[in-house]
Order: sequence, then C-alpha cells, then structure tokens
Amino acid sequence: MSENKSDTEEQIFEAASRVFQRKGYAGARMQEIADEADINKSMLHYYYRNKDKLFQKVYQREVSRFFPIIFEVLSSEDPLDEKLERLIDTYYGFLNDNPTMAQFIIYEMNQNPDRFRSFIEEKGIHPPAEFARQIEEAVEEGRMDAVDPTQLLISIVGLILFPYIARTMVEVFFEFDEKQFLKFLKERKPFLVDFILSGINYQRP
Amino acid sequence: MSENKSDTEEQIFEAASRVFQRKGYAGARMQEIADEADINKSMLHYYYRNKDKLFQKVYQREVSRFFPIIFEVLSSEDPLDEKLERLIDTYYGFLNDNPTMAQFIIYEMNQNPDRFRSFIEEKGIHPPAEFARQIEEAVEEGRMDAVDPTQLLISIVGLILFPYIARTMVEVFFEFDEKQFLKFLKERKPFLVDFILSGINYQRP
DNA sequence: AAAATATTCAACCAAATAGTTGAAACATAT
DNA sequence: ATATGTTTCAACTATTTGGTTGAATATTTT
Repeated sequence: MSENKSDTEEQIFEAASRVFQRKGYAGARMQEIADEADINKSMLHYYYRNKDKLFQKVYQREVSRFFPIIFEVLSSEDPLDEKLERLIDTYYGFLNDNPTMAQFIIYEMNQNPDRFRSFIEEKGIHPPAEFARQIEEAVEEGRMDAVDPTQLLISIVGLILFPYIARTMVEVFFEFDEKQFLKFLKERKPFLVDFILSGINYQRP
Repeated sequence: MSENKSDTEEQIFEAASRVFQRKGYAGARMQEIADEADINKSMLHYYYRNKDKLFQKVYQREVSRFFPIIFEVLSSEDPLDEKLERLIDTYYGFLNDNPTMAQFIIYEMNQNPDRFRSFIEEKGIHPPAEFARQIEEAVEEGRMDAVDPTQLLISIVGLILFPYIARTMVEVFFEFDEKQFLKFLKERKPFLVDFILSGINYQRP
C-alpha cells in the first residue's frame, strides 16, 4: 500500500465535510455525499460504516481545526494590539477558505453540547491562560480599563465571527452582493482593531 | 365558533415552533411535534397540510418577531447611550424568554437565503435609517469617532447575540453551569455599554 | 501469470418518516 | 331530539433514506 489512506477514502471524507457543513447532520444525505465524492454510495459504508461514524470523524476534525487557530494566536507574548491584528488576519484567512465552518461548528455544538464537551475535554482544547494574565497585567499597570477578561475574549471572538455566522442577514439587510461582503470584511479589520482597543482604552507597554 | 383559531390549532403551532427551534427543519419530526402538542399526528396535517407549510408559518412568525424588536429600539430619538441600554435590556429580555430563537433564525436563514430575502422584502423589514443618521450626526458634531454606521451596527448586534448563539462554547470553555451563564449575561450589560461607548469615544449631546 | 487482495457499483432490503383515511366522539344549531 | 358540521385518533399507505449484498473489475503480491 503506497498511502495510509486511499484516495477514495480521503475524497469521501472531504466530500462529507462539505456536505455536512452545508446541510448539517440531519439535513445531509448519504447519496449527496456519494455524488459529491463522485463514488457509489456503498463506498461510504465500506470506509466509514455508517452516517453517524462518518459524521463524528468530520465533526472532530473540524472542531480540532477551528478553535486552536484562535487559541494559538491568543497565547503568544505579543502586545495586545499586535495580537489583535494577527488574530483578525489569521481568522479571516481561515474563514475565507472555510466559509461554512463557523456556522457548522456552532450549530452542531448547540445541537449536542455533551458531545462537544467530552471531545473538547478529551483533546484538552481550552483558551490559553496567558490571555487572561496579559489582560490582568495591563490593567494592573494602568494601561487599560479594568475589564473581565472573559467578557473581553468572548466579545473579540464574537465581533470577528458574527459577520460569517450571520452572513445572510448582513447581505440581505445591507444589500451586499458577494463582492461587497468581502469589501466589508476587509474594512472590518481596521475598524475592529480600533474599536476594540478604544473600547478598553488600551495603551502599549 | 368562539375563537378565530381553535385551541388545538394554536397548541400545534406553539409546539411546532418549539420543536423546529430545537431541531431545525431537517431534524424536526412530525411525530415529535404531535407529542409536544399532545395531539394525534393527523391533526398536524388537518390544520397545516404538510411539514413544509407548517414550517413556513412558524419561520415567518419568528422572523417577524426577531428583527423588529431590535429595529424599533434603534429607530427612537434617544441619545446613543440610553438607546444602547434599552437595546440590551430589551433584547436580553426577549432572548431569555426565547433562548433557542437566535440560533434558529440564523441557521434557517443561512440554509435558505432566498426564502429569507423574499420574506424580509415582502414584509418591508429593514434597519432604521434613523440609526445611521444619528451616528453621522454625532460624528459631524465631534461627539464620537468617525465610524461606518454599518460596521458599528453589526458589531453591536453581534456583541449582544453572540453569547446566545455560541452558548455551548461559552459554557464549555469557561465551565459555566446555567446559573453562571445567566450571571455572565447580567454582567454583560454594563460591560457592553461601557465597551461600545468607549469604542467609539462617544459623548452625550 | 496466477493468486490474493482491494475497490467498485447496480440492485436490493430495512427502517424511519411524511402523509392519508374513515369511523367515532363531540359540539352546535334548528 | 335530530341534523349538521367539527374535532379526534388508531391504523394504514407511500416515500424517503440509511444500509447491505454479491458479482465484476482493478490492483498488488508472489
């Protein structure tokens, strides 16, 4: 065997990922995954046994990709303003390549919180303690307002993710086509950096 | 006939709303709706013909409730700081009574953008022009930073909604039980007012 | 080349789910 | 009280969808 996973197996996996992200677990059809992978339906079962097992694998891979990207940037020792820029760049780059991912993760996570919890615990995925420490330090040094780091972190992530999660809402209410939506995202980076840093009255060390 | 809509008809509608919000269109089962309404399954078809028609009615009612609540508050002539407080109070009150609604609307909206667009246009639902005018006015008068009103509006809505949309994520990563989550939301109001107003360096007229 | 192994798929089957029916119970009007 | 229309539901059918099978084809090993 030349590869660990056959071409077909990977083709199925990627097709399944796309279909599950588009339609969700309940809305996804095994036939649609087979069509998207350009193979016969029985191959799905040959490689992944059943819909549930196939979904679990896709779900776990996507969860494993989605959170560490944010958390890794957050854990660095860069000053907050640089960190924020890197965070936005990194995450918008990722979401641009995976536009349905945020919606997928959030939906399936809420659909089955226990599955999410146990997987996150098993894999040891968690927000870095460094971020809260960095905030507390800046507060002590009088370089920003006293804020709850948890409130701040959730706000930052929410500000970045929201346009992707609620994309249809943004496009419909502001009459954006795809091009205008991308322009909006591009403009959002400087807006967010400024808005967030002003929001906590941050000053560099 | 004493009422326009029979008790049963309304019971079905409310049950359907709960089930569709919990499970989404594809995940909802007609039997589950019948059980939740405590009636026989055939009554669903007697009153609403089929799953799709029942869903449309539920979807349209919820969309009609969800957006106008925000937009009405935004269209008032109150100064921005008071408006923001009212907005947060109003929306957290609403979401507290309807905790699955934000997730539902956003998911089904993304699932079928055309349906969302045409319904929104048909009903004439849109963000109030007054808000953008108010922002532009405050900018002109030098009472806040020059910001794009669209970026600001989406940020405000995102900051409010995000904890509800991503509730499981918040609870898992910060190890919140329900009580702690509610405490978090209570603390979020003053945090957001301060964060947002500082974010744009707002001063009252 | 022959044997062993992996891959492919059309045609099935089984289970889940949406939707229907007709008779019985109930309510209302005359 | 009788007739008329409304509401209810158990049992049923039709359709969709997940899952299986076995024979044919391709690939790899010896």
